[in-house]
Amino acid sequence: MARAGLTAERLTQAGAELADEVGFDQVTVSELARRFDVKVASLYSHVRNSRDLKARIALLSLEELADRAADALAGRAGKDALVSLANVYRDYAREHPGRYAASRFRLTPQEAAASAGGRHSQMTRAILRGYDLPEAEQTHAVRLLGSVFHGYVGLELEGGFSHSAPASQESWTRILDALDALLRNWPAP
Amino acid sequence: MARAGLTAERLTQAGAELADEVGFDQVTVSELARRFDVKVASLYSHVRNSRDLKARIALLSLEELADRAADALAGRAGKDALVSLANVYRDYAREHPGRYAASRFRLTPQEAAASAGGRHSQMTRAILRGYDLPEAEQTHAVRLLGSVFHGYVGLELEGGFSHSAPASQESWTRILDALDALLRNWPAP
DNA sequence: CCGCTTGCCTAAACCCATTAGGTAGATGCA
DNA sequence: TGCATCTACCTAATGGGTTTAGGCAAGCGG
Repeated sequence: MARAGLTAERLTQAGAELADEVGFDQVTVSELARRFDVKVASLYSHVRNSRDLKARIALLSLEELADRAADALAGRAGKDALVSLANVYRDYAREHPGRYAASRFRLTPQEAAASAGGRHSQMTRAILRGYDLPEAEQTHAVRLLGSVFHGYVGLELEGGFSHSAPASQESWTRILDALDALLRNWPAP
Repeated sequence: MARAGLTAERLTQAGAELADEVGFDQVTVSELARRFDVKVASLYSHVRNSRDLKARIALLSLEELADRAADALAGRAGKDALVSLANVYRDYAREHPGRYAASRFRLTPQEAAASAGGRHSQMTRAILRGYDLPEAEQTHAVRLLGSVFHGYVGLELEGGFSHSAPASQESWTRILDALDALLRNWPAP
């Protein structure tokens, strides 16, 4: 019996690929075992259970996404930064729908604290430096941006915009124009 | 053997309640059978399969949500209408998290066409009548509003805002203020 | 080169989904 | 009211996913 060389990392990586192929909630310990040509029970030495596997994939995706975002943001400010960050989320979701879905997996507070979640909100907040928002309004604006990004990407991924004119790309561009205008003209409390 | 009086409607209704209690993706044919004190196989005379059950719950939820929205919109315009509609979504999600999740279930194109989905976009579009947007921009604005509503509610439901100041309610209010301001000052293409 | 760790296995229990085919309670018609 | 029919619910069986307990051997450390 040759050893397959399983590790939690390889399982997580393969799980992420599987998610992109068949969808995040079709990611199954059994299917993963099949792909490694190994019996199901063997995975349980590396991963606590099915939920643990999914949480690992979620953490991986959040890291990848944060890395891409950091790259995209480097050297940019203002609307340029806003558009770049927004496109990171949208492009990632289109290239890696399973991983994107994973990034929306509900983590425990401990897992969330150890995740790249903090980097994400930091980066969104960084974008606001290019605009002139009162301190007290910044969190609201961060939450708005998060809502629009995840909301739009989610709807687009569910096929919400795919069968009606105008093309989704056009709305996306105009929505980012609008958000930029809004941040430049944020209403007084 | 007394008859339990199963119908697709009663199953759908009970499924919706179950969803609110245990979460939409924990809604299972087996659990439903248990609640009706009936064998699992019996449900298959009324519902095609598990997916069919979930789709029915989704359609039910979309209808309920559209009914509430229509109520809330009656006699309102402008910001008043915007805030009312937004609150319908948010309140529904908080009162009925399982049904809300169900309303995001991916329907087939046929199911979607027969759903209340159309009413929803009509109502969002109706809100824009209180603002002065060029025809060509309306769809973009509708998509933005949909993204913010579903994005915010989704993040809030996942607990994204629950453990950090300021309170979610405050952000929600400010975000609606901001959307109102944006719609009144929509940037030229 | 030998012993111990540990990586992968077999076996088994349990839950959910789904289908085929049976039985008895409800319904309709004379 | 009595009979035939229909159909609502049942039993039984299959197959897939999850998870745990306990075994054997591969390969590393001494």
